[in-house]
Amino acid sequence: MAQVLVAPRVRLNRDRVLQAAVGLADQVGIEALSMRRLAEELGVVPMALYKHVANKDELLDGMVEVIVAEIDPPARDAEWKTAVRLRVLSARQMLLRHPWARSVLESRTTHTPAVLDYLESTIGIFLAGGFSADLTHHVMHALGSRMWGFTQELFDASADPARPPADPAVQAAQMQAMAERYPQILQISSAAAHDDSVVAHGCDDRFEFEFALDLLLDGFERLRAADWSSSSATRTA
Amino acid sequence: MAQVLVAPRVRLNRDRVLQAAVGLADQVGIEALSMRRLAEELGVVPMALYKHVANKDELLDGMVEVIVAEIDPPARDAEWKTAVRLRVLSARQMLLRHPWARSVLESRTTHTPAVLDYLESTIGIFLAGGFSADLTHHVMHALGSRMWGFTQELFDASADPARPPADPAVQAAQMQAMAERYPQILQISSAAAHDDSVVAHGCDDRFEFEFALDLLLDGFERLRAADWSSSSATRTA
DNA sequence: ACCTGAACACCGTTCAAGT
DNA sequence: ACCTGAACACCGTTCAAGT
Repeated sequence: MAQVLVAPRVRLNRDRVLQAAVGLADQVGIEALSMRRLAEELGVVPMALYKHVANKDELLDGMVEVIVAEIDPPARDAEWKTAVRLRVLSARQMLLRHPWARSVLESRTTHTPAVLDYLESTIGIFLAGGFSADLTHHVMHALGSRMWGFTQELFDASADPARPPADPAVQAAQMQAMAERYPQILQISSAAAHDDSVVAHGCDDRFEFEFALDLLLDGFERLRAADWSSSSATRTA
Repeated sequence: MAQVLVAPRVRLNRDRVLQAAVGLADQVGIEALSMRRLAEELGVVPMALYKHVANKDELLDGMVEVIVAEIDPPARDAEWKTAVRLRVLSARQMLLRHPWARSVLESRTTHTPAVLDYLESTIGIFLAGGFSADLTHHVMHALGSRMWGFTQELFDASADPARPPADPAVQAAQMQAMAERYPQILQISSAAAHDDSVVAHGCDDRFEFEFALDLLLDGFERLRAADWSSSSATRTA
């Protein structure tokens, strides 16, 4: 009689909170992830969360920790270029699993341990590959967000779902208006349809991503071969 | 007696709302920009704004319109490379005037006319410079957010103000801990101090930005010279 | 045509209290 | 040590009403 129908509620802890937050963001999107909703998901009152994360900002930092730890460690016994490439593409896989990760990574300014670990080991690939500390510094900057497997895309099909209006007549009229006002945009968007099906646009994205990544990696290689250094670089305005 | 002390309130219109929103965001930051606060700034009740913008999303789109229009038009009679470079650096100046612009540009998915105009004229530079539509497509993707004058930076000093703690002893201990846990991060961050003063770190940012930009532009030039096309490109996994 | 007032359904977070 | 309840100061936005 004393033990009623109340479930033997699993004790809350930081990890359970973070895992639940990641899962909830995966399901409902980052804008719908609120402290109140997360608490509800955990069958707990909102204030209970504050014993495990100081505030919402720390929750987001914790979520970043969780997902950054999902990125593969650097490949051992691989050439620097392959190693960086694999790493970045692994980060990209993680990002595809957590669509909200991009905006959260962009917004975070504090460097949590998992983030620092990721940077440290990526830097290690370059240094081990014969890059000077100087060049490695700039090369890391040049990679920028691409290191996390994303870049701000201008024609982001995936971010703009259900674009075409149902009515084909409206669609044709819209196309016509575009062709008149923005002929060059139309020209280049139709030019590179390396994938005919609308369905598999993920492949398209990947092609663009790797195009830019390889362009940068080739550039890095060239600078390294030329013993580039920032002091020898002439800054042309 | 009928005309009381009420100021002859200037009639609200869309442009006045957008200009005020941009100004307010410049002053107080984007996270403090709310419909309610903006209304207060304009001496009006919150609901009055909704006659001129449908909702907050449209307000943000409108703000993007305002600032994108501030970017210089393409330089006439300039080589493609110089023209792109100038354009991107002009976008960067705009971004420095409106620190909130970066996150808002990142979050927008709808393409408003001013944004399309910007894309159209930038594409025009490449096409006029002898780039194929195909290559222009990929090159625009590779530029990505750099086209707006920014990239996600990993060591973003400006986003992380007042980092060093006041106590020099604490600072030294922190440095020591970093050196042990993240030796390579420390190595590369000290390696490329091309500007000795802490004050002018804006120059540092500019150096990194131009380093990556020029690396890309040089890569574009090489592909163009080699008559690169997406169909001839072998996709190595 | 434009602005207002009151209300609704949300937020993150503090504080004092419960077990 | 951990969770709760009530409250505070905010949000964006709808709806019916005013001029």
